[in-house]
Order: sequence, then structure tokens, then C-alpha cells
Amino acid sequence: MATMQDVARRAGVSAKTVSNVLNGYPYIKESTRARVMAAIDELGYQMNISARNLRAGRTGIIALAIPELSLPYFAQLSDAVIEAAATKGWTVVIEPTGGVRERELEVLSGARRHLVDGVIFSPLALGPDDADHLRVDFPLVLLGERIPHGPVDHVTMNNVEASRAATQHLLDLGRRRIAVIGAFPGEQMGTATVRLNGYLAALEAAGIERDDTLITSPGPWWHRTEGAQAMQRLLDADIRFDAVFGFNDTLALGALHVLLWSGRRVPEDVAVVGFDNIEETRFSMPPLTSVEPGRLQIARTAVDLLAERVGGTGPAGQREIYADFTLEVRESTVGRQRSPGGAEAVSPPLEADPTVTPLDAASGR
Amino acid sequence: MATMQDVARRAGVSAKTVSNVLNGYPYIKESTRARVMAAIDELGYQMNISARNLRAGRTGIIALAIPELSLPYFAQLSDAVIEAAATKGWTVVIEPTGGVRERELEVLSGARRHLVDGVIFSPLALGPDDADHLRVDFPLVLLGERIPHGPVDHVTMNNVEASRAATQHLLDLGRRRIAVIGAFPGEQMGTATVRLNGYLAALEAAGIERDDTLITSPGPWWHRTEGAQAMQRLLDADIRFDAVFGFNDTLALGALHVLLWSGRRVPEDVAVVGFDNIEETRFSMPPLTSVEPGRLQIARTAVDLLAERVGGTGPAGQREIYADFTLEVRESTVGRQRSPGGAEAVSPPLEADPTVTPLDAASGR
DNA sequence: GATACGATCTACATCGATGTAGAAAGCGCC
DNA sequence: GGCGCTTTCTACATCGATGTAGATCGTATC
Repeated sequence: MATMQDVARRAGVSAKTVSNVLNGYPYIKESTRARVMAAIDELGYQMNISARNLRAGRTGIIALAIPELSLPYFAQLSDAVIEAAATKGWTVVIEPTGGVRERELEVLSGARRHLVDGVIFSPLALGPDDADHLRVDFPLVLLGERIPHGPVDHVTMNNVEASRAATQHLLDLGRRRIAVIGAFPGEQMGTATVRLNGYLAALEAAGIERDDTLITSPGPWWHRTEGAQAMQRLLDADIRFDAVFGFNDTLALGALHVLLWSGRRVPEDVAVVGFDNIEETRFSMPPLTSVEPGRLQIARTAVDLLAERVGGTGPAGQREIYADFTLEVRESTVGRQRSPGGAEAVSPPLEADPTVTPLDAASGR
Repeated sequence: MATMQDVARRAGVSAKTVSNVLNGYPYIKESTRARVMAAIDELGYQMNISARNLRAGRTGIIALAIPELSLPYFAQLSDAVIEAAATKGWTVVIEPTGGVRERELEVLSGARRHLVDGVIFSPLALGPDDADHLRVDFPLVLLGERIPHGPVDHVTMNNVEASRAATQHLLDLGRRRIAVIGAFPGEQMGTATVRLNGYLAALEAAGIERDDTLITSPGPWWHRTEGAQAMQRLLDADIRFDAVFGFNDTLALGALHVLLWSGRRVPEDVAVVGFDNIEETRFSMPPLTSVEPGRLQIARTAVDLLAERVGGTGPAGQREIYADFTLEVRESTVGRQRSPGGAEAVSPPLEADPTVTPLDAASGR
């Protein structure tokens, strides 16, 4: 494979001049630049990244450490991070930790310090007590709410506010007995805790008393099946409610399914809200109202913060940034909104959604 | 950061000796090795990957080019590839092409030739006519069925056989009118085509005549909603059928939903089969019988083949490898299988499944 | 005691791009 | 004619690990 030397020889200049051309050094005659570019083309020259990295002390690669790609939220987040990183000329390696404590600590041990310029880390096993482990000697940006006020830059969303808004939406619709699916008493700090707080805050502001029979704790697993079971228990216990708030979409979808199964009408009898705005929410029947956590913004912000750290710019202290959430209101709370044309169909609407491209929707293979 | 020289000085040996220790060179006195290891520990030395790569001409990184991480199949495949690569000491960068032709061609242009040792490529936009583009000068392994007999190593599953087996399973249950969801007449070659072929082969072997009213073409998008719509059209048209074969799981799940909604019993009135064995199939109600395409095997095989090419071993000609599929039989075709204990529940069974870890199931965040 | 050989270690060049320092050429100006 | 300045380009060392060639020291062999 051709090297910079080869190009230089062919263009009749020094290797450094080729380097200068490629790096946009200004003091180069147009004729020289043209000769160099021609030589590059003719030889099909491509720069050796390893050599450049060795010189520069940078690799142009960042790591994204997440629990698992199989979780839709993280898959979609990864897509967004890869895209954001690409605009900076960065490549991303994804490091699935499995949410295993040991492997999360390994991420922080810097085993890949030399491979990557920085790390974006979304812990699942580590908690507030592990904040000290975050004092590492490489650029690090933290995601999520497991470690609220650690010593590093942190991007998250305002879960409390988002959860409060989702609850408020239900209150605004006149619902007064709102069941919760997803509480997790065993948790020291995390998603379940903050989302419950938001829910309680909304109730309190509305002057509604907390009713613990409405708050179900399906455990740490937040699959459809747990949502379904929790809903079944509510129904079996004859608890009365007119709305359900699932702390993530899969819980909500599981609950939705059991509701319909049991003959309830959604949203007439029971309104349902989820959280995360995974793609499936648009395709459930009825489509599920959900909180969009600002995935894209989180991804971009995390990459930007990391870039500043890598570049040595940015303030001394750590930063906390909250992405903007939005509530995506769909039929599961407000019912069929008859459009002017008034098309009728059993399946959910098919309008193009900005985040749905043909590809996104392509075959499962 | 400490270099090999620093370690060498501290241990009182030459840099090369440190290198030899780290690379398992056999002729080293135990005492020397110990001193070196001690020095490494004391200095917290970590090897500079860029330098090693420059010397070795390898990077230890491979690229995985896929359409989108948001598609569950590819997310799960990526997880598997990352894991398989890790056992070889390789790191994976994922390159989402969006299924866009241009970006797929860019993958083959070798823009990252110097960053990665090889590429595993699952095309979506490219087809059989593009086979020539696959003649690249870096190690490449192809996945999927878009380009059946290209000039490079190829790992796929036997879609025809798998599809035939799924159909046969329905035939074995006594079903004779099997509706298909997922045909795609516009396709030159691809998943829809080969799976339809398998279906037709099974019918023919059973002496059942093809009935085109049973074969629906929901288009290139294979979401739940398309499955639901296709099923609705079948019902509206009063087509009679006793089984449904969805060419992927989301199509099947959408169809399943409409079936239940319309009052059909599954599987008593209609048996349903999907394809891909995505995690959700275990959590639908009833759980969905589906073809497991051998994801893990595909991932491992692809990495192995690539390793051979990178290492320069392996035969001259290209290889075609078909991963073993299995049919995961669940309630959507055979109904509730009463276990000896005979527990009864509305929700799907909760037995631990080897592929479901607590993490895999953890919160959506 | 000389030779051969294995075990153990080292010096040095090398991979390819780039930072540093400075050379060469052209131009304006006193 | 000499000085200073800008533009354009080059030589060389350097980043850190490793392949190559070979030095050194024992020990076994005859």
C-alpha cells in the first residue's frame, strides 16, 4: 500500500509537503497542491491511521459503554452517538458491559486508554457509592441517573420533570386514579426512584393523595411480561383506576395488552402512558403516548462535552446537562384524533414520522 | 504515561525484553519476568496500541457494517459479533449504513482500510448485480442473502430450508390453508424471495396447491403495523385460512394482534409462526413460535472466517457457510403445553431462558 | 580444551506521519 | 547592496513497540 513517501516521490516534493497538503497547511502553491492531489489519486493513497495516531497521541476513536445493544433504548442511543461522533470525524467502539459490575469497573480501569480518546459511559450496576471510581485520568462523560452528582461531566434528562409531565397529562385528561407500573423499592437511586418522585410530585400539586395500592413494583426487569403481570395483579385485586403510567414503554405495552384483553377500552376506560418513546410505541394498538427522553440531544451533547475534554478546552469543574424531553401524545391517552380527511383504519396511522425512514423499518434481516 | 522504555529502565532490562515478556516469548528467566511484571505494575504501564499497530501493520479492529442498530435483529447480531470478536482480542466498530446504497458502497471503497483489519458486511441496498463491487483488497465477509454467490466469504442461513421447516411445522399440525405475510414481488433477490420459495416448496411437497389469495405483500417495511394491516385485509376479504406465516417476527406479531382482536383463538383457530426469534417472541401472548436463525453461530462464523483471511490462512476461493436454524416451538402453534405441575397464568411463562439475563431485561434506560 | 548448541538478553533499525527548525526564493524598502 | 519579511518548501528527529541480527554466558559433547 502506498505511503506518504511514495506520493511525495511521485509528486516531486517532500513527504512533509504531502502531509501539509492533507492537513490544510496554508502556505502551499496551488500548482504544488494540484500535483500532490494528482499523485494521491493515481496511487490510491490512504493515510495510515496508526502512524498518525502514534504521532498525534490521539486515536480518533471513542468508546461507548452501555449495558446491552439488545435493549431498544440503547440501540437507538448508540445509533445517535455514532452519528454525532461521525460529524466530528470520530469512530465509536461500543463496549457492552452486560450491566455487570465488574465489567463496568473495567471500563473505568482504562484498559483501553490507549485505544480511545475518551469514553461515554452509561452505568447500570454502579451506583452513587461508586462515584469515586469515576475519577479517572481520561476524558469521561457519564449518562443516566445512576450516579447523580459524580465528579465528571454528566448528561441526563430531567426524569422527575418528565415523569411529572406525563402524570400531569393524565390529570389534565381528568384522570384521578393513576396506577404506576415500575416502582422499585430495592433501588438506592435510579430510574424507578426518580420517576416515582415525579409522579408523586404531580399528584401532590394536584392535591391528590398518594394511594399505595396503585403503585406496583414489578422488580428490576422491565419487560413486557412484567408489565402484563403487574396489570393482571391490579385487575385481580379489583383495584379501581382510570389511568396507567408505565415507567418504560415495554412495561406500558405489556399492561396495555392485558387491559385490552380484559375488555377495557383504551383510553376511554383507562388511559396509558409509557416512557422512552421507543419505536414500537408508534405501532402498538392504540399507539402509546410516551415520553421522548431527548435521545438525539443526549447523544450530541455527550459527544460535544467529550470533545471539549479531549481537546483540553472546557471548564475545570464537571457539568450537569439535562436534555429536553417531550411528551409524545398518541391515541392511548387521547383516543382517535379524526384527521380532516378522516381515514378509518384498524391499524395505527402511517404518516411519515421524522425519525422513521424506510430503512429503519426494513426487514428484520 | 509510562512507555516500554520506562518499564525497561525500572526493571533494569532492555525495552525489547519487556516486549518479549508481554508477548510470551519463551526464553526469559523467571526472575527477569518477575522484575518486568513488577515494574509494569508499579508504573501502571499500558501498551500504546497505536505504536504496536504501526509496527504490526494491524489494528486489531474490525468493522461491522449493518443497516441500523435500531432493528432488533441487527442489535442482537452486533452484540454477538462484539462478543465473538472479543475472544480474538478484537475490537469492533459498527458502521450503520442506513441501508443507503451510497453508504454501502462507501464501506466497500475502503475508506477505513487503515483503521480496520477487515469488514463484516450485511448489505441491504446492494443486490446480486453489485457482486463485482465486493472484489476489494481487504478481508471481507458478507452476511445475508442479498448477494447470494458473490466473490467473497459468505455467511448466511438456509432461508429456504428454514422457511420450509416452519411451513412444514404448520402442515404437521394439520393446517392446510397457510397465509403468508411478507412476500415482496418488487424484490430481485432477498429475504422475502427466499422465504417464499421455502414456503412454496413445503406446500408442493405436501401436494397442496399454491393459493395466491393467501400470499400478502405488505411491502418492504416489515413492522408490526404492516403485519396488522395485511391481516386485516385478509379478514376483510373473508379469506379462509387456518395458519399464518409471518416472514419476520414483527409482521407475525402484528398479525397475531389483529387475529386476537377479531376474536380468533390462537392457535385453535389460527396457528401463527414468525421468523428471527427476537426476544419479544417469548413475551407475546401467546408466545410466538419462530425460526431461530442461528445468530450466535453466524456471528462466530463470520468472525472466524474473517480472522482466517486477516491471518492469511484459509483457502483461495470464497466460502459459503450456512448457519443452523432451529424452530422454536411455542404456544402460538401448539397451544398451552400443560407442564406436570400445571401452573396456570394469564401471562407467558417465566422460566429462565438461557439467553435472558437480568441485564438483558433491565430497565429501558 | 575446543566446539557446538541452547538459553537469555540487547542494540538498532524500522513502521508512517508530523512537529521543529530552518533553508531558499521573492519582494519591498531604505 | 543589504536588511527584513513573507511565502514555500525541506531535512531530520520523533512518537512507542517490535523484527532482525547477533552478543554473551553456560553447559554438554567429544
